[in-house]
Amino acid sequence: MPELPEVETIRRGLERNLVGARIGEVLVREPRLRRPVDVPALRSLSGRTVRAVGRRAKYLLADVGDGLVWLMHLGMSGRLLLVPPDEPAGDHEHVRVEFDRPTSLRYRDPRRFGWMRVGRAETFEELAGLGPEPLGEEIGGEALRTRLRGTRRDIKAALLDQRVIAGIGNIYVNEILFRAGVRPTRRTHRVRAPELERIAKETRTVLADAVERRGTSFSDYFDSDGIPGTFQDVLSVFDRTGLPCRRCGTSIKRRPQGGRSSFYCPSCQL
DNA sequence: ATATGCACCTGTGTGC
DNA sequence: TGCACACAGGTGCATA
Repeated sequence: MPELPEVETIRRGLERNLVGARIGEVLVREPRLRRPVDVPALRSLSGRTVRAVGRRAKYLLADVGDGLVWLMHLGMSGRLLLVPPDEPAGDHEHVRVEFDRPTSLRYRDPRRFGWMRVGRAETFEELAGLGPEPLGEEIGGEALRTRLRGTRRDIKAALLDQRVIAGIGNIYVNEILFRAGVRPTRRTHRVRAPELERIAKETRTVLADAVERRGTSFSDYFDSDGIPGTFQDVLSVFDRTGLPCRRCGTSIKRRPQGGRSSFYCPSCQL
């Protein structure tokens, strides 16, 4: 489900509500996530204090002191919700964490593609190969060109590759390529310098706009307060098959690409 | 190197 | 109403 803007929105909610909170009871109701939960390790969070809540790409990192970090990935359908402690457990609520304040963190994930673990940040090999943060160090067309040198695959596949640039998923890659005027199926080595420059620029603006709108809720994404985002209101192509392009009126097309759906405007994107 | 297919899961929407 | 099937904000692996 969540791409960078949704994860960032959740991060802000957790930061606002949990920094300084001491962790109480940790209850693992269903350890069989994509990667099985190490229950004793997770329970060892109890008694620690949340110092900070960070994000790297689509990963959340809660600093719990002494170099220990609670690392989470939400997969496709993972949700982190802050609710009153007496709130009954909902469907697919796999983990519950209490605090020394009247809020309770619930991890819900129907598909169980998400996972979480506790460890030292420098040992997280999941993070080792990640590309640059799109909203961090300025990624210009030149930087992007360097990172894409030598590859001949579709530009869409390249942008979804978290080693090239980290945090983009299927919604935003489609939106970025629409705004840049490049079809998802264009081979990377055929993307011209000015187009690459536009892709770099639109990557920043699309993701920044989406963070400002607190993510995209087209079916079941909500932030940690249970509030939907609003980026779905301004989507140009994603999930708009057959609808008129907002720029030129041409019918938006959908086609499978690499096992996932690509959406594009046949007139605006070359 | 890269493309494809599949696997991990459950829910939802569609068409018959 | 039931049923079959396609598809869903993500990885990761095995195979060609």
